[in-house]
Amino acid sequence: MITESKQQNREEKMKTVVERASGTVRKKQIKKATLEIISGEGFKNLSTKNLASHVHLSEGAIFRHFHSKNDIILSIFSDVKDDLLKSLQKIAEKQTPPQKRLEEFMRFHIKYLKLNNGVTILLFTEAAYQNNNLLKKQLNQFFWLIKQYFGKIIHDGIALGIWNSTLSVDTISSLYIGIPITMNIEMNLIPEIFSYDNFCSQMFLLISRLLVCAEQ
Amino acid sequence: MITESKQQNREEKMKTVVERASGTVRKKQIKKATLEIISGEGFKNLSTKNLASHVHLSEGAIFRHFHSKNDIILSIFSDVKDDLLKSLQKIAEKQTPPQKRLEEFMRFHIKYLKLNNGVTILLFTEAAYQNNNLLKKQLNQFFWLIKQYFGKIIHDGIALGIWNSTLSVDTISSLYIGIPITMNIEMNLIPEIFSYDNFCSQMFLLISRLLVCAEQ
DNA sequence: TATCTTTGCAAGTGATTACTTACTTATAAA
DNA sequence: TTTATAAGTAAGTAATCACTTGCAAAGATA
Repeated sequence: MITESKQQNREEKMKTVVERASGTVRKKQIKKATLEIISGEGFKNLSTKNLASHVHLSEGAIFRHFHSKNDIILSIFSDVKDDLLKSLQKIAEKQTPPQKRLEEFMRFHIKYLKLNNGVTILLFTEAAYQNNNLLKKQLNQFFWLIKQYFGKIIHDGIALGIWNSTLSVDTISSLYIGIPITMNIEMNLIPEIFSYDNFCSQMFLLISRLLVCAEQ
Repeated sequence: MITESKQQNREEKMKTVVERASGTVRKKQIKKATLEIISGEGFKNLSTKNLASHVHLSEGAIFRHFHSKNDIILSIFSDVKDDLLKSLQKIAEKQTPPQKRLEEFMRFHIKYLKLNNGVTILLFTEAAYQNNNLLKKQLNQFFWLIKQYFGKIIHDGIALGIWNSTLSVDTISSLYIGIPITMNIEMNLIPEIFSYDNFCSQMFLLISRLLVCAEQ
């Protein structure tokens, strides 16, 4: 009896976000479990059965919230766009000095990927796994946007005469793209050694040096 | 004496052309098909059935030459070590000027990954897919060695007073690692736009500038 | 109270997976 | 020529896959 009322209370608490919320809560749980499995157990263990056990549901219940396994991945993809891309855009479009923006941009980018470790693995592995054109197109747009936002900061710095105007913004942006990816690789391959803060600072230093370099 | 030399000749023929060669030829065919499937059809189509059809054999025949599917991948991994890593090491240990070595190093590295497109995808996807410790360890060693070889060139340049001695060789090596990976991504996502030669030259220019940068 | 929607589960579905088995055939050594 | 071995196949195997179905029950609404 006591247990029952406790359970009721808990359920009523959940209700505060209203009935349908249960669906959205489940969706979040499933997506979270997806990333956990990918970064913790590997992509091949991302079966609907294993996923179900992670969220303490039956396998069939998964399909109440996502109509296919692929839909889960696409939904995560959409989340990354909302969370990461929009934030990077905001930082890039700030009115602060380019150097400050650059550092904030890099720190945010790297921190996000650190906190959401499974995301990078998911995006790349899924695209390579499926070789699906829609996925590749989305992934391409994803990188293109990051390069655009990063490039905006560089452009602004050049316009202000802070950074060297002879550099190819596009190439630096491409070089930049490699940084978070490298971090993710090192973080996964040598987690015991990898230092996030050190990595951030060192890379910011290198990019800064590269930008002012040809001023000499 | 005559019989002995005859036998020797036969054995030499065996090694190069006949019988046993069939096995090694098949192995090469199977590994080639593996990379073709991965870069052309995606990782999920790398089934032993599909693999068999690519080399025009029955599925069972595959297992005459590799005792498991995983063995094929490990064998490819071994090939990459022999082909790419040893070449990069040779270039790094040459007695030519560091600038020249650096360019040769980068060009060779990028060209290899361009010609063997499936390799990068295979290494990363497989490690993320399986989340296997042995694979991760090998992949880590793989990156570590490339960074070591690259770092040797940088060290030599610094020792000769050509490049800035205050730079962190380790961080530049990490930054460098991202370049071939970025290339592979761009090559796969936007193959119609991507220009290999342009990419190589531009990245070499950036790294060169970075190295001399702090001399000012 | 009656009804409707959402959420859940148990028990399936056919398809596909890596790999095996039992047997055949080509080839090269003895 | 005989014999041994490597290379091949057809037809399996059990396991797992993503996903479906039929039904139950909780919760909100009326």
